[in-house]
Amino acid sequence: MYTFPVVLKACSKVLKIGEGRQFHGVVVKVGLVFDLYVSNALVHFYSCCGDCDYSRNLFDEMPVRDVVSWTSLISGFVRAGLFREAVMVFSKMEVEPNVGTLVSVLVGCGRIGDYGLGRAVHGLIFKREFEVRLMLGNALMDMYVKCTRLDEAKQVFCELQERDIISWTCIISGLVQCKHPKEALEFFHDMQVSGVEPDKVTLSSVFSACASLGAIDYGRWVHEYVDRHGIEWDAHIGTSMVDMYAKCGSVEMALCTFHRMHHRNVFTWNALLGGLAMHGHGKEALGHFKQMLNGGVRPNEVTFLAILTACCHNGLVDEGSQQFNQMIQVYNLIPGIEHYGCMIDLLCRAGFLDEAQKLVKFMPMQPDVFILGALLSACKACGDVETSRNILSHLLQLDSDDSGVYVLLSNIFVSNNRWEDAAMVRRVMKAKGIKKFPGSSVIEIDGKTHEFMVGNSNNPQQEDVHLLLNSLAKQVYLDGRIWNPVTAEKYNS
DNA sequence: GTAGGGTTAG
Repeated sequence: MYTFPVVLKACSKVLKIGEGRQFHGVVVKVGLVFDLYVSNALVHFYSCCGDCDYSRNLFDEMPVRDVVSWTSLISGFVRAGLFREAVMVFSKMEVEPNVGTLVSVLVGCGRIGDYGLGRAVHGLIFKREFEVRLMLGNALMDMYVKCTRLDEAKQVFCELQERDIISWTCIISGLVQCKHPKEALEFFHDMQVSGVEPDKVTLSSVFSACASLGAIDYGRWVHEYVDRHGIEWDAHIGTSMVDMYAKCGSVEMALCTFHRMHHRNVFTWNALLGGLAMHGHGKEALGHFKQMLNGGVRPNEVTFLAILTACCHNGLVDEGSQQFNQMIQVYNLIPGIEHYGCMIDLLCRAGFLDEAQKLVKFMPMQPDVFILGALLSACKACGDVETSRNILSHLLQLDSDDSGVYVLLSNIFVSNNRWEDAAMVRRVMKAKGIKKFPGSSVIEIDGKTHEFMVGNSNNPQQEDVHLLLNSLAKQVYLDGRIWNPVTAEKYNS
């Protein structure tokens, strides 16, 4: 008699919707008594399937409901990605929650970024004197991470009596997600010292940290670690590895890793296409995109962002426009501001300032700093002071504190002898408290990071660096003259 | 019934 809930549980776990339903039908036919145990399993199964109404009806019709019934519904909704529904059920709960309930609702809070409710749950844990052991502590930490409250996540981590691989992974991935990759690697080091061995989940976050830092030597070491310890490659770890090599500038290794993978999905393709696009391999990106489509992988918004970037970096105006249309008409994807930004940047770089401005007027949202910056760069290239002044008014409406666009604007006015306009821009910057932070870049050689700041002359090879830089600039200028579709005609004929 | 990971314009 109790085989039914056990089988249903198995169906819920691997989400065998058809089989679960069929099984349910058989049991109704046989006339099995729907006691609490059976009903709870059914509620959980249908909520896991995302069948909101049906699972709720079953739940409402139950003559008696215990804490497991409530938790079944909440955790099922969480599994189905119905986080708001899960949180709503929790707020209407009529019995005392237990650890299982709290863990589930914390996941829900994290996924919808409901920091208020997450904190309230933490308060409840404190008030009811629940012991914050591994599972609850890890769930709390992850909730704070997902709500980007790193300090609170770290505090929970510090207060944990014991830490397992999930505790460490939570804090490491949290730091990576919140753009603190250096600190993430420090925690990764502490984790190894503490004797907890990382697994593929931990290591995919570590690859992401390396990608943000451009730490290719560290990334290579992690790659070796994966191979040495026989850690299984899945789509997640493979994708972060491809992304790491791409962001660290090794397109070759990114491609090599990509081809070694057995399980690829749209994320993997996006990492590769983005890497190729970033490094100016536009044709290769388009070629791989074709392969992706032929393989039956459906592109998403991120894919098209990579493709449009590829077109932008290679001056492929027609191709970019076609892909932009295809995105909307063939794949029913709605372009975001970043897609419009890419198209506008593409048009600007190719010298089509008018078309770019038309697109700005056409798009359904206000231009952001990125777009205004692209337009300004185009204005600078063709010395269009009037359009620049126009853009200034947009910029003031945005209330942005990005110094780059203001400096660019000021430079345009200066190079066109519009001293009063330039002074006005500087006054606006001063009034808004916008400061220009010195630029810096970081590279890693033999595992050691070197930072270069603007105006810093501490480097012993300063002169050699400048000599090489000058010759590179010359080369770029010459190549640019041949490449640029607008000027190319002039120089080729 | 209960915790962790990957891709996003410059």
